[in-house]
Amino acid sequence: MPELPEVETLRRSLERHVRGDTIDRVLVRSPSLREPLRPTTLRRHLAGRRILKLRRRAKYLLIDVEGGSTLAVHLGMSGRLALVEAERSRETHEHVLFELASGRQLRFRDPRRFGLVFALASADLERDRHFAHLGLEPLAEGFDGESLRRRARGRRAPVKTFLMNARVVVGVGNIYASEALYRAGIHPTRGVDRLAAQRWHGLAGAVVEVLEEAIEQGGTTLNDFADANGDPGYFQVSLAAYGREGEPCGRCSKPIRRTILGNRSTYYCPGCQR
DNA sequence: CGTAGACCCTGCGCGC
DNA sequence: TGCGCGCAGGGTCTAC
Repeated sequence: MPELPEVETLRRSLERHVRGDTIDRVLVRSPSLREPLRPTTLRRHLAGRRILKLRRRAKYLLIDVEGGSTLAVHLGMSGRLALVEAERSRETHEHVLFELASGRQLRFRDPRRFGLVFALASADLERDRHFAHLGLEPLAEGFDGESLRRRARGRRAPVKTFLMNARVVVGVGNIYASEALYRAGIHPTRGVDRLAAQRWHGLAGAVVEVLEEAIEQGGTTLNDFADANGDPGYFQVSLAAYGREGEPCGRCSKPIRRTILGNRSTYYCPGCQR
């Protein structure tokens, strides 16, 4: 699923269509996600409330409703949100359905069930355990090489593992960690204690670039919710390293390699990443 | 404290 | 055609 660019694209696309609509009912079909769904809590916060605004924090989509409550959705690996007419036939793995006053439903579907759907008081968000320990937002003010380098102090982890640690920086998943390191010319296994200040700047810049370009591509290539199927789908972005094992590097022509780091596939160029 | 590894769950594509 | 295997873009928990 979805890394940050996909969640951000989802937010922008969905907001246009649901802002001002009201959540009439919350239907929980199967409560077992990564954390059990809590139907009564969802209803208490959401039922009868008008949708005010959609936000994003890390990879969480946040839907603010009237009365000071927020619906939080994390898509995990395989989660999707679809906006469909209420009559549309149900699909497998549709765990939660939000009935809107407009006659449409917002449906959360997640075959692998690594996702999360919960509601809370908006004012408690920053203190909530899901958000309290999150690190830097890479697309916000204050994210740069220096802030990354400071957080690396005293650590020796491979730089890719470090980048994917949500307590350090959020939203950089397995694909964009490989992509950013490729772009910055940094070898994924390099220890964070062996990166000069200059290279931290290059890395931070690369992270911002790959995320922003992906959001831009998502915005142009993705079907909007206005289409017949109501599902924004996942989008294909042009990736330089990820998934390209054996293909020639675009810069130096050496074959891209795949290795495993922290249980995750990692792609890099042995020629131009040091 | 930081790090490595197992684990959660279902579906898909591949080779045999 | 059917089966077993490896793999998948999320995060958390445990042992060291």
